[in-house]
Formats: sequence, structure tokens, C-alpha cells
Amino acid sequence: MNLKELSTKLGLSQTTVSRALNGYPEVREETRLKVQQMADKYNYRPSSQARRLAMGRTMSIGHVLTVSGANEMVNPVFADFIAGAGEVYSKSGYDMVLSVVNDAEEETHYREIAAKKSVDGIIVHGPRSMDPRIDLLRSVGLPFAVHGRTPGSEADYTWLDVNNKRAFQRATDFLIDLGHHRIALLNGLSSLNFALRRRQGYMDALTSRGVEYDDSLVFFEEMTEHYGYRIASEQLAAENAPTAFLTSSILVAMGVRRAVQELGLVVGKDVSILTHDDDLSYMQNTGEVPMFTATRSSVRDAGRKLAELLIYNIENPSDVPSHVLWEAQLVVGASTGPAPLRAAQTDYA
Amino acid sequence: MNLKELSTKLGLSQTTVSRALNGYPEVREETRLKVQQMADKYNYRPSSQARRLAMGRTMSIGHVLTVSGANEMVNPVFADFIAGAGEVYSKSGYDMVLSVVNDAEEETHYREIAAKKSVDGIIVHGPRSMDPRIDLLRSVGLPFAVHGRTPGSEADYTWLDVNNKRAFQRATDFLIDLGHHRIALLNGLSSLNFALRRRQGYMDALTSRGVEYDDSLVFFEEMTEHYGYRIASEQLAAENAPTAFLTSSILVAMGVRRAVQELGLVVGKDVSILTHDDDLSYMQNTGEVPMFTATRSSVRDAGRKLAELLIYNIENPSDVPSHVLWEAQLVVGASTGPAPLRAAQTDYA
DNA sequence: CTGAAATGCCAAAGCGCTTTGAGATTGAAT
DNA sequence: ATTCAATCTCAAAGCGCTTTGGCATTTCAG
Repeated sequence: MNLKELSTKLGLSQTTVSRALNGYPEVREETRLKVQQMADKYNYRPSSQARRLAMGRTMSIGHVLTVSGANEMVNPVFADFIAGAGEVYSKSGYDMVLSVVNDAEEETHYREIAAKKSVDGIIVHGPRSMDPRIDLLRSVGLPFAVHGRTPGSEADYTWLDVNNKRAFQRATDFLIDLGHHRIALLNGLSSLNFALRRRQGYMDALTSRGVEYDDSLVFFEEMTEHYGYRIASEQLAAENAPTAFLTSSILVAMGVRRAVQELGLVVGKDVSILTHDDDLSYMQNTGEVPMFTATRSSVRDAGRKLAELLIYNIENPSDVPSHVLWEAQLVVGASTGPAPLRAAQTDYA
Repeated sequence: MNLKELSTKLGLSQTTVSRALNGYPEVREETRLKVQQMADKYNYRPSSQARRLAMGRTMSIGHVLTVSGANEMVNPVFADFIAGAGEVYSKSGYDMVLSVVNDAEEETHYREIAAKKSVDGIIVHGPRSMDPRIDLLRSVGLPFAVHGRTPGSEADYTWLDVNNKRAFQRATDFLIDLGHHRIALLNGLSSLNFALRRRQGYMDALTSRGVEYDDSLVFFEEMTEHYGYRIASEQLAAENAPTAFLTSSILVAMGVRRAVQELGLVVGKDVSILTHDDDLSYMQNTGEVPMFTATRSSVRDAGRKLAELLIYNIENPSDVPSHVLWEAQLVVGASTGPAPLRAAQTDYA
């Protein structure tokens, strides 16, 4: 059933039927009702393709899932973000179009999207320091919103970010308060801007508390379980081992915990773990006492909020961009405790 | 730049330019080259909306991410599946359009998609026993492919599944061989068809080996880390505790491990864990000795393969549906070992 | 009762592409 | 020179919708 058929069936013009269905005021309520009924009866839906072409808007928003590196990692955080954003799109009548590209082809792909104009806006994930995508999108005039941010032109585009620096500073402070001085930082890839901010927070805390910064305790890798396990195993076997681990994702923290437990040590006693927690639905770190002490910020909520911001930008193109900075909660769980004496002695020898 | 502008710039008709660009034989090679160059120069891309309307094909494929239950879980497996499928779509020129709906609205949403005809095909995730979506899609004639399968009209549609029954039968057998008799099964939600097949495999193994089936050892829940932890904690504290846990996902297995270790027991010695492993990129269960003994089958590969099958179906509508059944690998890792005597004694007392 | 404003509806243009059916040109065969 | 097929190109129709501009008809103030 298309518009033409529907309107002849009603004995009305396409114009009137279209207007009735789309809630325009030029049509009598009585007529609108009749149209609506007939439309329901035949389960009529306007073809989205035709609609898009006619309106010049696609009513869809692009997300690009970048699979990174040789082993083509796909970040589980992405799923929860998407879920949040998708919820909002459904409510607002937008479609989400997702493309998967290898990181090598990422820039080309963005250029392609921009040229095809097949979406009304786009969400940029995982901004790097000096991210070419941002300039690219701005130059072609495609609305976009960034999950995270990257220094430079921050003020000119819409973004939502967690205050990563502050979160990791507080986390580090918390560990120092407990007497930890050798704190390993298991960060995400250094190409990602948030990883740099997190390290900055970590360093700031160390500095302001007079704790020595040791470069050999800081790692930047893809945030897998295995990464946590491997580094923790190595570090705990080394001389002058760290007494605490600060990790960038709950998966990494799980890996650390595995290593700790495998060595017969007790988490929260012999070794403390503090992690950032994206509040992923399948890895809830909750309960009366959460398993990990964590800086928590829901990536699902971030998806929702950022989707709203982008839609707002699309529908109000002349408005100024918004900037949202969320503070992470510091949640105390079972994975942290006072630094064992052994370590304190070693440090103050 | 649109087709009209490009063709006047070239002094050719739109027809010729379109044909040149789309590789039709009616245009001289020399002309085609000129057209191609001009198109490149102005970075021309045909508008996908116009193209879709004209061709009657959307060149896009729908996926529906169903968030389930009150806490709106989103399965991490989804991300890897999507990544696999998306790769294929990119190569084949299709877009993926993803919608996120609550499970209560799922059926309505499928109906909506079918009516709007905004995709050329759709992938059905997580089929239930007696899934209404399948009949719905068939009745409206929208091509689809199912990840998993559901009994009944299996033969009539394209699906790709892991031989879940066989995998869990082998897994159970493996544990029985090691002397385990009290094996807890931490399954996924019973509404999902694969969970039933897995239980069947588990039961078949028990039966054929003369091991008593104990209903109180079988659980059906959303496959979270916390689920594994909670059940394992309870079970290990109970009298006549299981000596082995068979879990439906690596996340659940991690939860079980946490519980085991928290009780001061050793995984692979005091308690064995065997899990299904979807080979998720951020939770690799690999290495010389993988951390878990597992039935492994890559969900990423499944995404790739199923996308190919669906595209084939779309482009060859008269062909018969394909059915692909993959066997899971049984990979021996560090999480299994002979049943401890304690248990054997208890059982054979 | 009249003129203006508001209301309710319509025909037709246009969104940017693909595709049909036909015309023009070329080259080879008669 | 004439015919025919093959090759290249084009104008125009159509995909299914929204939207513009206008035409009747009704309503209402003066």
C-alpha cells in the first residue's frame, strides 16, 4: 500500500492524506480521523526511502565501529554505548546505521559517509589526540558529537566526556591514603585521548603527594582481560612489586585479580585493585560491597545523553555546541585495603 | 555535486554518466574514463536515498538488539557478532541498520520494519522456542537469516547454529571422564532455544554414563559474571557441593572462578570449570594453556558467515535456504582436573 | 449583505537517481 | 550506393513521498 493507492481509496488527494498523517493543521479533524483509520486498516507506512529523498533528511545517525589492530579488537564498551544511544533513536524516530571498519580505513570511511550524505549526523567514538576525523567532519558540515574529546578545538563541537583526569587523580589519592606508593597503572592505548588524561590524573596525584613517579609502572595497551593478567603476573613477580593496580576497565581488573589469586595472594589485602567501571550490564560491579573499588560512570547513560545532544544539534543547527563533563563516582568495594607493611618498609628503607 | 551537475559539466546526459559509473557495457571505454575522472575530481557520490528509491532496494540489512528484562541487559556477544557481520556488509556495499528495542516491544518492532520495508533483509538474533518473529517475517516475505535456530520450520529458512547439544554433551562427558559426578550447569535463559539444547546435551551425557541427573544443579539465567559468582558461592557452600561447573559463557565462568578462589579453593584442582567460549576479542581464552577448558566457537565468524548467507539469499531469492551447523572445538585449558576424592567419596558412600 | 480572512482541499513540481525505449552514428556486408 | 547490425548516447518516465502555490468554500466582522 502506497500513498497514491491510499488516497484514491479515500477519495482524497495525496497532499491531504500526507498532511493528515503528518499532523499538519490544514486538514479537518474529521478528515484526519478517517485517513488515520484507513491507514491503520491497511497497515500503511510511508516508504522511508521516498520520505528521505523528499525531505532531504535521512532520519538516521551513523556510528562507526572501528576494529583495531591485527587482532581486530572490538570493545565491549561499544555495545552498551550503542544500547543507550539506540534507545533514544528509537524514541525520536531515527535509525542507527552502523559501519564496521578496520582502523586503517577509518578516515577514508568517514570521508565516504560525508560525501554520500547518507546520515544526518554521526557519533565519533574514541577520539585520539589530534583526531583527523573532527576536522574532516567540520569541514564537510556534517553534524557530529564526540564521545570523549580531544584538545584543540574542543569548544567548537559537541562532546560528552567523563572527567577522566579527576577520576584517576581521586583514585590514585585514595590508594595513596591507604599507604600505597607503588601503584601500577594499566591504561588503555596511548593513542586514545582519555588514556592520556587518566595518566595525567595519576601523575598529578603522585606529584602532589610527593610519591615518586615510576615510568616502568605505567602501561598502555588494548584493555583486555589478558592484558591485566599478563602485566600483573610480571609485576608481582618482580622485585619491588607494586602493591596496588589502577586499571582502565573492569575486564583488565579481572585479569589482574586472576594473576593475584593465582599467586596465592589476597585481593584487597596483599594487593589492591582499583578500576574504572563503565557499568556494563553484563559485568555489574554492584551489590552491598562491590567486588572492585572503582571510579564509576555509566557508558550506557553516556550513549543516551550523547544521542540526545546530537539530535538536538541536528534539529537546531544554529545553536552552539554543548559540552558535558561527567564526574565519575568513586565507589568503595572489596578490592582495596591498606598497603601491606612489606611494601611500606621497602619504600622507606 | 549531483548527477545532473556532473553530467552537464561533462556535456553528457545523466543516463550515460550513470551507466558509465555503474559499469554498464553501453558506454565507450574512453567516455567511461572521462566520466570517472570528473567524478573523482569532484568527489561525486550518488545519493544513496535517491538510489534506493529508484532501484527499489535499500542496500541495507537490519539487526535488532533486544535489551532484556528490567535491568536491560545487552549481551556482549552481540558486539562481536555485529563486528563480523559488519565487515561483510562493508565489503558488499550494504549498510547495517541497528535498532534497539525492549523485549516487550520486539514483535511490534519487527512488524514495523517489515511494513516500512526499510531494509532488504534482517538477521534474527537469539531465537526462542516458538519464535513469533520467524512466522512474521516469512509471512511478509522479508528475507531473513537466523543466528541459531528453533525447531519446527527449521528447514524453511536460513540459519547458522553451533551444535550446542553436541558441544555440551562432549563437555559433560569430558568432566565425567575426569571423575566428576556432581556437575552444575549454569545455563542461559531458558526462553532461548540454545539453552534448551545445551541442557539436552548435558542430560544425554549424564544418562548415557549412568550419572544421576539432579535438577537442583541446573540454572537458567542471564549470563552475567555475577550470576556465576552467586550460584557458585551458594553451591559450594551447600552440602554435597558440585565438583564441576559447566557454564554457558566465559563471563559466567569468571564469576564462578571468583567464587571458587574466594573460598580459598583452587580452580582445576578443587573445582573444575568448563565453559562455552564465544571467542570474544576482549576475553580471549587462549595462550599455551588457556585459562578455561572450553567448547569454543567464534561468534565473530558466525556473524561473518551469516551475513554472507543472508546477502546471498537477498540476491538469489529463488534459491533454497541454507543451514549451517558448526561444531564447537573442545579446548583443554587450566580450569579442569580430576574430581577431588572428597567428592568421589561422598558420592560413592 | 458584503468583503476579507480563515479553512479545507488539490494539482503539480521536485527530491536525485536508474532504466526504458528510441534515435543517431558508425562500420561492415550486400 | 544501400541495408543492417552494432555501438553509443539521449530524453523522459518513474520510484513514493513532501511541499508549494492556488483555488474553492466557509466563517465572520463591519
